[in-house]
Amino acid sequence: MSQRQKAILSAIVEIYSKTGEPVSSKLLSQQLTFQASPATIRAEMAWLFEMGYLEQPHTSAGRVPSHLGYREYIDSLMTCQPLTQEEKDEIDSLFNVRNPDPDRLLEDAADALSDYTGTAAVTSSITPATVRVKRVELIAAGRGTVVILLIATNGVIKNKVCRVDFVVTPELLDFFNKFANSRLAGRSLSSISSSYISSVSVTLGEYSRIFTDILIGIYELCREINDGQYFISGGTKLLDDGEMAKVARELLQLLERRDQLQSMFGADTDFKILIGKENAFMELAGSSLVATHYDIGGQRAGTVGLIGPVRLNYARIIPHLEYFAKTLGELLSETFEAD
Amino acid sequence: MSQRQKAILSAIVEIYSKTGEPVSSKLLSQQLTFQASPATIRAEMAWLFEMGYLEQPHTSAGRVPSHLGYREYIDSLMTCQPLTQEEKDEIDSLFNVRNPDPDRLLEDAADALSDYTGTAAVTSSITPATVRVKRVELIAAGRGTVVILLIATNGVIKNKVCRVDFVVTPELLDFFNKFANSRLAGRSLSSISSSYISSVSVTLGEYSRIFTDILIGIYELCREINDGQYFISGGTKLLDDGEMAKVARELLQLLERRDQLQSMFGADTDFKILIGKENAFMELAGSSLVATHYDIGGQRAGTVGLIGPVRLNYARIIPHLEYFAKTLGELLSETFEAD
DNA sequence: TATTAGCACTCAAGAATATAGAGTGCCAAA
DNA sequence: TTTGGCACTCTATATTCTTGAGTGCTAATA
Repeated sequence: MSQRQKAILSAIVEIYSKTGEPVSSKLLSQQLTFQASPATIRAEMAWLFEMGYLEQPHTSAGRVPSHLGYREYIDSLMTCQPLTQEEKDEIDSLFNVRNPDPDRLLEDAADALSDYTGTAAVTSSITPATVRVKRVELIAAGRGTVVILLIATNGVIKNKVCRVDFVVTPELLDFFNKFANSRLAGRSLSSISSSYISSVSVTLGEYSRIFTDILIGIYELCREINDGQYFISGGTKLLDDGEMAKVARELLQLLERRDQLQSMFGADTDFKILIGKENAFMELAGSSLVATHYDIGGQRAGTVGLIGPVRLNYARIIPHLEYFAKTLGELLSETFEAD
Repeated sequence: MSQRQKAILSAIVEIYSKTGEPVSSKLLSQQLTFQASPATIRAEMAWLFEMGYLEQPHTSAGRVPSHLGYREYIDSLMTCQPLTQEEKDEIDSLFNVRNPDPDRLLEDAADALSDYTGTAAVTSSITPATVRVKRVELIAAGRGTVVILLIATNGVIKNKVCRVDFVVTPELLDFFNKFANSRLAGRSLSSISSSYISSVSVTLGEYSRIFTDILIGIYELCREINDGQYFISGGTKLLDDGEMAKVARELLQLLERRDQLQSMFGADTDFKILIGKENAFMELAGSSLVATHYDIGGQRAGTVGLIGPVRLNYARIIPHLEYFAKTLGELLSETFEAD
């Protein structure tokens, strides 16, 4: 591909991403940095079309980048402008540093990312297999109610209310706390299966019955932490784009399904850009997915991604998303350095 | 309004709610339980039109109930069929009784309600002014991290992670726990203002500095509990109805704003049905809002509601919503009876 | 007096046709 | 190799025509 062809393809992608309209040779001739008549550009466009980089909605319309054209643009043509200090500061200020609750931080991050990019944003946490139970704590909450607090080694903390049918005394709680920690502390979350819980329960002997519900509660907490979480924000922004609005219903309903998110946003690659039909899901055929991951203490800890129309401003979005993920990871690392 | 006119208006509302198409005199003549020719029905429809109960999309179309017609139907004409035992059982089974976490229960309830009715559902919790702090508990989570656990008298329990810059020792935690509970336990959530927190902080003397962040965390927890929560489910179902889909964008974006929800779903009346323009929000002009509240221990504790097209099946939805709210209230009462 | 058949009238929705203009492809000249 | 010129194509929009569903009115009927 000649230098001029590259420039033309780039320009078509960028103009189309901005306007959403097919790009004509006349418009290109005006906007390109170098001189070339529409006829010349048409010849080049004809070649790009031959090669599959362009599509024509119909004969008498301008040209639109094909998915292959976008792929080429993203892989070799575009130059991501690095963020200015101002933009970095803006992203930094989006995080409320005063509030290091990881759940809320992720949720806020999704909101911020969506606001910032104007499209739907997804953030998630992944729990690596190495995460273990750090501590279990039972706290009296009422006459027949206890709170189970589970602290995991990756800093995630969750509580669950559990109703019990015995009178909650400090002695009983203390007994159970000691017992539970001796059996559970240090174990990896994924190893705490329901059968393991049963086996632990048996060793409680006469206490087994009254503590069963609590053990089940602990099991559920482990599962919840282990499964990670997904936060979606700005899904309705997909309705703003006329082209997207047509398929937004299916897409939004897809985003409501956790298992789908898991396969969409799995942290399998460093930086993922899936354009249109490259996606595994039919519903995403007209959309792009851009995702990366953030790390906590060098370990992959979650994903940060966007879903939007294929005609996203990748050159702008990619460095933003990268910086966003980096900042998020640093913030979380800072809050939860390994003990 | 004659008996026959009532029957005709009812039939128009019900047929239109089902089909979404204007209802013609011919169709009515076939579907009505009594004998009447299309011409006769037309005469009656003309009268109902005069009175404002019906509208015509255009001259040569059938008739559609006006908002006034719906109002009349809901207020005086419809007969809500009481739920069958089966339906009750179905609703009962929707709640996972094993899991009495009130947050999750409300969230699940929103999902279930949305699935059950096929439209967008909102559940919320209201914190009455009488709710007080039952207990505050500080738990060590890491070298420099503590978990604040706040238990409110209405059974709501929330935790927050807080990073501190002192070495967390059991003695310090014990000291602070005693201190915090002596100052905060028994106080109403709404009375714990940031100025009150400051005044408490001052009395800590030399410890004031290191515990400031924790006190702020407690303050934030109080605010969060006091503000209540909203859960929205099935918003995308609004896109399923062709008529609604046009305005769904505005509507969904409205539902993302907490303050708007508050004024929409305030627990001001026992049972609220707002049709179209009766709503305070422009965005809701083409939609209906149906809401009621649930009680915990006789006290209004939250709202349960639906948003959908005006042509909802009110006769079916209203008893379901009522039973739903009743069940939810009972379940929560059971779990959190006052100590 | 209430009901109904009959019929002219209206109007939206869809099909068919006409028009305009944006953009291309190709060719011949520069 | 580039470019102006020009015929050609095809969409989008406007216009007209046609159809049929549904009404409103009236006069006959029970």
